[in-house]
Formats: sequence, C-alpha cells, structure tokens
Amino acid sequence: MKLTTKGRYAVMAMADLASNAISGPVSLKEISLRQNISLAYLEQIFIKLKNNKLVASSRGASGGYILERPASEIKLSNIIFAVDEEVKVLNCKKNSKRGCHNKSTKCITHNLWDDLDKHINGFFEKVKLQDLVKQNLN
Amino acid sequence: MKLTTKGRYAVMAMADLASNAISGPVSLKEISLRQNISLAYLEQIFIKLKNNKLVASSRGASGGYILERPASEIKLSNIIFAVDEEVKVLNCKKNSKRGCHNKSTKCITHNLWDDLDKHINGFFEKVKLQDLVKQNLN
DNA sequence: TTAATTCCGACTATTTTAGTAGGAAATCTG
DNA sequence: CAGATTTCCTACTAAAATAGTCGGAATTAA
Repeated sequence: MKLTTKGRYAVMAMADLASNAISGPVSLKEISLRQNISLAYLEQIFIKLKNNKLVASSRGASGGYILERPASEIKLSNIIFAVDEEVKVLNCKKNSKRGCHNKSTKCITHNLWDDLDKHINGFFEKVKLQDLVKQNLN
Repeated sequence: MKLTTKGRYAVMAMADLASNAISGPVSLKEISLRQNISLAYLEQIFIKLKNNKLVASSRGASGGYILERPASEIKLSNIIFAVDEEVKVLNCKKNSKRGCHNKSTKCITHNLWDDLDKHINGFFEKVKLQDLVKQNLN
C-alpha cells in the first residue's frame, strides 16, 4: 500500500462521482473544476480506475464516468490499490543487496513493516466510498 | 509521519544498539557492518537521533553511541519522528493552490488522511524498542 | 459536421530519497 | 606526544519517484 497524492486524488474523484453521477455520467472536466485537479492527470487516474472495474466510461459528447458498483460496495482500499499499485510500504526484498536477503542477518524490522502494512490496509478496508459521501453531507 | 528506508534504518540501528551497547558505546562502524548500512549515511541518521535525545555519543577512539534511555522507554514513534521529521502522511495544506484551501471546495478526504495519520502513529506509539529486541531473540 | 469527450503514449519538470565526499574536532591508546 | 579512531559537520550528487504536461486519435451525442 503506497500513499501518494495520486491515491488521494483518486479517492476525491471517486467521492465526487458518487455524489454527482446520480443520473448519467460525469465528465472529468467537471471533476477537474470541482476538485481542482488537472484534467490530464485525472485522465491517467481514471484509466486505472477503469481497468480495475471501479468505474465505467462512455465516450463522446456528454459522455463521462459512472461508478461501476454502488458506493456502498467500493472499499477505499480498492481505489488506492487501483492507482498506486504497490502493496508494500517498504519492501525489504526489493533490493537484493540490502535488507533481509539471508537468514543470519535477518532484518530485525521485517515483521514490523509487514504488520504496519496490514494495519494500514485494514484501515482502508473498513471504509467504504459511501461512508465518505455521507460524511460530506454534514 | 513519513515512512522511508531512513526510518527503517534508524529502527534497525537502534535495535542493534539496544542489543549491543550493553557495556560501553558501540561505534557506527560496527553497526554499519552488522546491519549493512553505509557508515556516512548512519552518521546522518545518528545526528538526528542524538538531537532528539534518543542516543548519547562519546567521541574519539573507542567512542560510539549508547541509548540515552532504556529500550523499554523508547517508542518506535520517537525514532521515526526523529529521523523523518514530518508528521503528516499527506498534508492538504502544504500547497496553497490545491487541496482544502477554502471552505466551499473543502477537500472531502481531509479528515480521512488525518485519521489515517493517527492510525499509523498509534501503531508506532504502542511498540517499544524493547519489544523488537525481545522478538529478535526468538 | 462539430464539439465534447475518453483514450493513449510519450515526454518532462520537480521533489524526495538515498547516498557520497572531504575534512575538522575530539579522544583514547601506546 | 603521535597516531588511530571516532564523532561531527557541511555540502554536494545520483537515482528514483512523483506529479504532472502535451499532442493527437477515436468515439459519440447533438
């Protein structure tokens, strides 16, 4: 689980969609204006959301995006995973020269970061897109 | 709370100190060899640990570092905070042009990332350096 | 047919991360 | 004291990741 502004933008945009794509698709241009995110950047993000079957698109004039599933069935972890892809906060094994590459110098903190990763994932597993939208109405 | 390999190195090095600085100071060179972290990089990290009163140093030949407090009284959050400094995973306010800069377009996800930050901090608040060292003995 | 829109790939600028380099100051040991 | 070892300090640099931009093709509604 990587956490960047890309993930944040994705969550914002999805929350925007959940609020506004009630009757018919919403264009990225609208989201771009409302959320103050560059259109071209949103496009990149939505390709990924689409590939992960979180949104569906319709092209052409008056086209745009809708949620592929109800907001109550989309977990934030789905969204963040879709755009940021990597699963680990820090992966000990990534670099073969350093870290836990052999047992005798087994990295003391390996389990720790593993646990943290589960901890963060758990956080985003619990929250649904629907929860954010509700919160926003207050 | 930022999470980088610097934070991981710091935790590793502190765990190393906790295990090895039983009688007298441990030099960074030793830690460098044991943990496979570059000496010069460790130096940078230890300056910060020292500034945050987590370790104490003695200079000169046979000098080195010791823990300033018992391992049972050092929280991992102390260590990570010392070397990575920033508190926020993502700070909405950092960039004045984007994000939650005015109330009408109040960023939907602001509270979310705030909560996450507390969640992660809570994780590292609970674990003491001593816990890691114990774990390592198994 | 035209305007709006998604789609696609490549490019680029900025920032962050991770590390190096070189030496000064302190201190122990012989 | 001389030499070795170590912390301390500042600046520099290389690599990677992040956050975009750009130009245009394909599609479709009006």
